[in-house]
Amino acid sequence: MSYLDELNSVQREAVTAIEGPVMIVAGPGSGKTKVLTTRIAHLMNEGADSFSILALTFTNKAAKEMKERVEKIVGTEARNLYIGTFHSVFARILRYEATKLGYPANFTIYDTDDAKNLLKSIIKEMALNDTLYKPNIVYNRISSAKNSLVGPTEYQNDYNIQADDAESGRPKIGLIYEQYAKRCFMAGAMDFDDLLLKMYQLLERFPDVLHKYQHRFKYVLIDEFQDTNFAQYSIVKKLGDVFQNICVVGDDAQSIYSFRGATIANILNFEKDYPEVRVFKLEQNYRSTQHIVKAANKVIVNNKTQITKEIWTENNDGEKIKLVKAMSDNDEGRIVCDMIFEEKMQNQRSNNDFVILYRTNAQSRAFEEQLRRLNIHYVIYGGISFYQRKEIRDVVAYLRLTVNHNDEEALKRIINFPTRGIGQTTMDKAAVLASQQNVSLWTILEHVNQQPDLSRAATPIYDFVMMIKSFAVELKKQNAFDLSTHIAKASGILKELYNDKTPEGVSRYENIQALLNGIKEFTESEEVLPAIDSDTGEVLGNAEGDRDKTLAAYLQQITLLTDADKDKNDIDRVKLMTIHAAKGLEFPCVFVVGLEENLFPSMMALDSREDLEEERRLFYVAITRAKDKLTLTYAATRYKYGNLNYCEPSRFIAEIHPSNIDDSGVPKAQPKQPMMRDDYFEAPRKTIIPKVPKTDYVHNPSPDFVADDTSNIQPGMEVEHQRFGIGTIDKVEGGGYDRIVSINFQNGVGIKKIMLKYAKLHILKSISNNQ
DNA sequence: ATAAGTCATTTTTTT
DNA sequence: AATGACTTAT
Repeated sequence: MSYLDELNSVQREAVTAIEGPVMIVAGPGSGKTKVLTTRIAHLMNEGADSFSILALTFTNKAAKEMKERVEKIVGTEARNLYIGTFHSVFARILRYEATKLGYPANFTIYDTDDAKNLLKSIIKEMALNDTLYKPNIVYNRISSAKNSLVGPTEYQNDYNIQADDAESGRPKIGLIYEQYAKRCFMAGAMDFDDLLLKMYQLLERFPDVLHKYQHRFKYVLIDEFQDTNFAQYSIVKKLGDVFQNICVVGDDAQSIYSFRGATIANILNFEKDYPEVRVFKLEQNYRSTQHIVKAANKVIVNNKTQITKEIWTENNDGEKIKLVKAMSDNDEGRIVCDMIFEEKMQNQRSNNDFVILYRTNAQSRAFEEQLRRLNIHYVIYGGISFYQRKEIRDVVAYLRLTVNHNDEEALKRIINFPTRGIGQTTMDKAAVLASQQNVSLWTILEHVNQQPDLSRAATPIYDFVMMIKSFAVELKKQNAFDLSTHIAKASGILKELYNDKTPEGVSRYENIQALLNGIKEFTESEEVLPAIDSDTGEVLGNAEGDRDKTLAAYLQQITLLTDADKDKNDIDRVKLMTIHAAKGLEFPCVFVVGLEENLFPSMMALDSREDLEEERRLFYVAITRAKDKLTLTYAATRYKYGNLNYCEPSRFIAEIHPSNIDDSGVPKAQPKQPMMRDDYFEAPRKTIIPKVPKTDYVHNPSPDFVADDTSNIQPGMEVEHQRFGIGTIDKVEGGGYDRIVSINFQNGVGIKKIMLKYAKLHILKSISNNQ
């Protein structure tokens, strides 16, 4: 068995111990994924049926990678493995079993935005103080309750929880939770946490269902076990109860999701729950240089809560860790991107070798600007995902409502988009009626003729209902792609956007085309998890059509996708992402930026030792991503909400032993003094007009803003623009108010496209232009 | 009912 | 600095 030859002795033991509970504690860079994938391959080689293996991960990306690597060893048989995220696998199972819990099979999955919107409505309807009951806070309370398997009733009966809520001045959260659960149920919707909670309830209340899946999945593997919460662990424990072939892989030192309910206790308890567990510790690091490995150990040792473990490596010393102090966030961006440029030149690196890691998504901007200046291609992971764009959400809402008429959030989103004369007043009335009669909003609209209160908007409502119903009829006749295309056209969305010739409008139109292409791909993909026979629990075979490619299945899947899941590795680009998103990845050159107190560690994490330790683990994860070149940067000043703040360097820097750090390249400390906002842009010489809307995203567009003289604007002219100072017009496209100018800004901002309709440019002079 | 204009809030990470 | 909620005018 050649695949075993590639492993060291501990790894091989961990792979071949296939019966009984196993815990693998795997330090960073210790070949964790290799062990997991080889283990799966080995299971199959030893005769395990591919349908009987369940592997759970946290991200779709990890699941995909695992599947691909197993496929490399065992071939296409790997496609029948149940490898997926907790959420997607449970969503899939619930799709077949939800009717037992009273949910439709086509249930909607509410994402965080949907959930918060619903909470907002509920808080408003209950006439609660909305400065106290913020959707965010309430959502987090409910979420952590669900992650601990606490339902609305238990929530209201739990002494400790009630005491906490009373103390924070929010005693009504229990009632909101109850109402929220009811509304979700009535809408046939589950939120992310429900996928876990309902899955658990399913296994608990229906012994036959439990029996079915317990015998179906003989081998259960959990990746990133340190990130499981109580609900996830409880489900896994139930599923694996018959065969006890549970293999968990994790590293307590890399637990960074406690805000989502993850608890290291699961790792610590595993040995208690399974006394006969075999534990393997993978401590040899194959990824990083000595300096990096030693620094990582030095940092993590400051945590009290941990399984003692020290990673070591046989690799070379390598370069020391570079520490850089910048004057401001913009300066930091410039220094980092210059270093990338230099490194590329000197050592023939490709863009793919670099990653810039930060604590919060908002930090990416300075780096983007500078990378653009140097013409280095880059890609940002995370942030606003494709599926969160307005136009995509609009189309998806139509699809969701077609599949599940009771989906309240989808309904509210599109009932008047494109505008059809059904305004807020009408919808408020309908909401009151729905709650009075204890039915869904859709039911009210469906019987609009029996509702005298809604008579004014009765006709448009009737038309809308008929349209959605006509879509639903097509569900059985057309495939997901054809139907979606039909809906996008018939709903009027495509038309609305097609008429919008602004650059934004064009890109929205293209996004919708991309969404439709995605649906087409889905209907042709082999990646979809195999279907399960809901009677027997048998996984259906390979035959075409056995994979669930209905529109409903697609919708349930995309809600669980994030931007990070898209494969962006094909193009040679520098990557920018949060540290959370970087878990499991490795790069030759890593920049960890924004190392300032209150930013990293976050000021939110300075209240308790536990929180601070989690930030430290986050730092540990960040530095152990690096193979051979690691750079840490921090800024002396940073802008927030437009205000300049002074910063202290992060305590984590001080925790690294000086022998691992090279701070020779640090610019000399400057006296603290405020800097100009636009360090690299010439300040405007005079104010032109008081307000200029942002140019690449129109907040409140006003046709009143026009250029001094649009007809005169032509290439070669120098103009002044409020925020970016001075630049020359490079290109002019289109005619009339819809003309777009490309402006080459000096001092390194690069090219910016501005639509004349929305921007006012002041012409300074015309540089000689012979054309 | 809609569009434009004014005001107030913003404090992390993600399935 | 940027965005969503609220107000006013049509």
